[in-house]
Amino acid sequence: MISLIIADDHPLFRSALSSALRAEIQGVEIAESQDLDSTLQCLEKTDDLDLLLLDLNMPGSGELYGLIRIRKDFPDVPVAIISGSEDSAMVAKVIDAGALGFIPKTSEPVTYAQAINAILAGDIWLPENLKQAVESQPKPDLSVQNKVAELTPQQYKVLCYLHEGLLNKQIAFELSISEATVKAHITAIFRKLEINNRTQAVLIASDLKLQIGRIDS
Amino acid sequence: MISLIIADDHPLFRSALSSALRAEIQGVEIAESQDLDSTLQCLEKTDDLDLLLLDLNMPGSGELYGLIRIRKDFPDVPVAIISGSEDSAMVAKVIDAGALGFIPKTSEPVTYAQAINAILAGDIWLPENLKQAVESQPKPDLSVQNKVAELTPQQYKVLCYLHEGLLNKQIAFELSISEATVKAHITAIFRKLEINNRTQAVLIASDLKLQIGRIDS
DNA sequence: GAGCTAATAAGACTAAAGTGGAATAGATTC
DNA sequence: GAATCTATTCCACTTTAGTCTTATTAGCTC
Repeated sequence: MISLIIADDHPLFRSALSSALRAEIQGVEIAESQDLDSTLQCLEKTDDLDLLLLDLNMPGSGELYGLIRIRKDFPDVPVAIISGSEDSAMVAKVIDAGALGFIPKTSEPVTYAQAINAILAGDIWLPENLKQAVESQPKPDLSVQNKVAELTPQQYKVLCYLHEGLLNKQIAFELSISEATVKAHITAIFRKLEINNRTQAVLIASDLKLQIGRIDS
Repeated sequence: MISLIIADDHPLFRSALSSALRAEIQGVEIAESQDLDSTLQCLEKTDDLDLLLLDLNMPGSGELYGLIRIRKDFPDVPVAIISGSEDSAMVAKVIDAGALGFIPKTSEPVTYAQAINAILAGDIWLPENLKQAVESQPKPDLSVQNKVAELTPQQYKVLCYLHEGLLNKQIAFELSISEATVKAHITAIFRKLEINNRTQAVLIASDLKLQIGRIDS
């Protein structure tokens, strides 16, 4: 019996992938989640999970943040990324963040099955056309990811708005809190990321492509 | 008679490419330059240039800035990029900035000649393995590049230091000018880029990968 | 020489950013 | 139930950022 979770915010894609995998892989059991919170809940109540198939663009996820959080809270859970884009820099980052594979959403069902089997067998799976490109990417700084993982949800949101170029006053409006609170969060963010001004925070967020989960893709 | 300029800060590479091209292409005339300033000077005194082969990582160049400046001051000069990296996002940006080709430095001499001939014939030349990746890149905002091209050299340096996360005081120290002058430059930068705070400036610089020319590659 | 722009810089001012406590509420621990 | 911890909230205060004005110097154009 193989146990999977499909984490993706698109219901149609979830069910399509789910039934495709049931046809391709015998004796598979599939749970589904649609955002970062529900994925974390799902992970808590699931024992003996064999693989989490994680979309990068989920609400609350913000590209790498979702993976970083999951890797921090459930370091023993195997994770494979399913993604609509094929940015080689991002592929390199998710692999270094601990993902065991990167499967483009446009792949054929057979390819999904091959990738999943390879990962269950202990391999790291990448699409052929990206293997070379990923090798040539510079190694991301893992310590930065660990620091970002320490941020609280509210601090993460503030960091994302920083990344949008908003003023403290505007961030306060977006989150319906006072400007003083935004400042307090920002000071806390600086401490955790070991930096001392917002520009450096923006650069880190930019490098990790952090963003507040939207409803796209 | 075909007239070329090779702009690269690495003397060994220049001479190697120069002699390789002389062997591959008949009746070719090659000039050389080693940084952005000498390239601009070279362009001024050269008439009827057929192609400029431009390295992105030259002193004073800062990835895209060199190309942007050249496209602004010499819009009629055909430019092909030669680069050590093969970042598909950057390839898309240089093409949209008006480059007519992107030749990886690791290419064979025959490939260089093919690329140059294709460009001289009016084509846009890209390496086979990048064509598909470039297509899928989002279109960069051309207007931003035009705005950055309006910056003076000193303003450009200030923008680069902003991008490093430095305070005005620190930038003043680095450039040996007063903090008041730094502020004046920053205000001018905001006007030209049509933004209103330093975070947005950093994001633009980050997107264009602006940087003060180093002696690497 | 008149007019233009880039670069420099000072003073004075407004707005924004950032730091140090400190209070509250919820969860956990003992 | 008391103690502890953390996330969140906020005020008071200092520092930094950014604008406006004015002014000097140098180079370039016509």
